[in-house]
Amino acid sequence: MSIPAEPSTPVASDFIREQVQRDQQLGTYGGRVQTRFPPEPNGYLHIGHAKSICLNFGVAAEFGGICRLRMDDTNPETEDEDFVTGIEQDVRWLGFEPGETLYASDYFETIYRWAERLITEGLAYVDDQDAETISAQRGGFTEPGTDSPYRTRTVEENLDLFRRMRAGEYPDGTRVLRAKIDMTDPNPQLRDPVIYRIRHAHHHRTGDRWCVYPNYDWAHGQSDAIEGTTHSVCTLEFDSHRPLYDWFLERLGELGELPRPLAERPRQYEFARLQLTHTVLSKRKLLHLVTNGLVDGWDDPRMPTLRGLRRLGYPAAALRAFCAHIGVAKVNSIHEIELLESFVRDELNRISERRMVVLNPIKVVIENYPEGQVEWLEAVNNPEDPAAGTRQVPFSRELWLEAEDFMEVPAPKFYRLSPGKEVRLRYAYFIKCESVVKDASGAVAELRCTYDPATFGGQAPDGRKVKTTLHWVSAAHAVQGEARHYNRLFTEAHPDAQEGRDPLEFLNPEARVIVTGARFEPSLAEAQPFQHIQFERLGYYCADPELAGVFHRTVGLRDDWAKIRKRQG
RNA sequence: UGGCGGGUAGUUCAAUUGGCAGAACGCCUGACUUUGGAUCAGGAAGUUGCAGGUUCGAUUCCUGCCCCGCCAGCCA
Repeated sequence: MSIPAEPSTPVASDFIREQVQRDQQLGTYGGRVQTRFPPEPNGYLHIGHAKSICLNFGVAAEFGGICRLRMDDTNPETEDEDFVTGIEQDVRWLGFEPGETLYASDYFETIYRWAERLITEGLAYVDDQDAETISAQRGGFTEPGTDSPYRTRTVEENLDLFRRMRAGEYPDGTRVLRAKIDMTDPNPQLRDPVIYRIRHAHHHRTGDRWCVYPNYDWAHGQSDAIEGTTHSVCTLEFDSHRPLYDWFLERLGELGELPRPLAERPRQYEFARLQLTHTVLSKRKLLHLVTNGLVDGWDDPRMPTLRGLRRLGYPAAALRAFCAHIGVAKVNSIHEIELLESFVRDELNRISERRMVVLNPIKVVIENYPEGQVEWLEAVNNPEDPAAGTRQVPFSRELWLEAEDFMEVPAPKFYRLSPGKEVRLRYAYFIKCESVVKDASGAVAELRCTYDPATFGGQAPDGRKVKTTLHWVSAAHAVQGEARHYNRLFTEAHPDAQEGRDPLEFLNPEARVIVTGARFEPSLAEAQPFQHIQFERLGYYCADPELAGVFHRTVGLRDDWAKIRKRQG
């Protein structure tokens, strides 16, 4: 079972979808469409995988087919059950229903039997050489490979040796099974690739039943065929493996081993993986960040993992919309992270309730407002969604205002508060700054203001206008909290592409900035884990699922004033 | 170096049997506003990698060259 990515957003076509359409019209698979998402459970999913998930599940849904989640768990030394569970969660969070998870390891027996068949047919042999020797014999891009001295072993000897490999008679690395193809093929992938290696390792699902494990090339296409996959979609770097993928399935098909007619065998198609600026998207490098404590874990909001992005506050719908927008092609491309953010803003603008929070507070006393008086004002939860309703916000004589919203000597085009100037407080009144109280060091400590009772609700009966509306929090009612702000994980747009430099050199020490002492309006005390909230005039934030009173800034609002200020220098 | 895959506004993608090169983000300008930040409108932006060829007409077809990516794990 799978559900459409975004029924409302039209999905642009691409070369994969065109192929699927063509196959449906031609009746290649009797109209059947089946894809799969095949992660290796050796880490958590990142946004690059989201592109693949949206593609595979999306294509299946659009063409009335199915998409299966399959663990490519053929390398026991790096894989773990926790990652399986995490991957399942992440796929569901992204909005797709994978159904029962499939495992390549469930096919080990079948694949092993097929390997014996290859041997019987003279299409595979056991090689006793070590990895280094085999590698040296493989040749180079311009030099053909040379045959292994073991290439001409008899079928009987090969079969006996392979069965003993399985029986555990040999230590790791002493023998491998190789496909017998062509050591002179211009494509090194075809130069008798290793398809089984000996690993006396505990597998997270098959336990200690096996000590020989198939390699990717001798497991992936086979798993696809067993499951009935029609379109096996993978990334560009597997392009040179496609002849191998085809070779194996054609041989098995000719031998009558495949569950379906050879004409209906799966076909591999390659697309460009997703790359983003200012981050890294390789499991190896992400694992490094986690294991070396450079981030707090796989779900650290600085991480481009799905769990990290979720905690940061990225809605799954925004990820899906982004993936639909960037399309699928064979060009290697690095997307600007700003593009992703614009999709996040789009979605968050629709769904987030608004609240008032003062991050860097400065005290304001409304001199003519009665001491002890409190007015509960009605505030709109989401102007984009009337159904979100309203809430009550307390107003009183002493307030917190954003320090950045006041300038004693206003810069040009600064329309906020300054001595003698009048502004509107959102949902409340106009206030005017009468005087400034300074501390011993001369810093502004407090603003003395007056309010105009006639401007209740924010309108002046005499028709006078104010240029700006400020957010505020009643000091007596404020809840203290923490905001965590995030900047680019890497200062360099392309940390991976700096000649001779380690990407870690560009790790941004200010990727996370913790802002303490923020004052929240009281309703935020009831924020739910993962709740998306727009702090008015500041940005979109997300309530941490574990840490009470901690909000992650998902993304800031577009800030024209910041641009003006930048231009002013 | 051999093989394979690519090259279209700053960026990422489109362009339906060869028919006026479009969109989004970004950028600039403006409008509006009880979020200066929401929202809306407009604008700039291209020798379609280069050079030839076929054609009335080429991003599209052909040839050569240039540039980028991937491939020489018992990882996936």
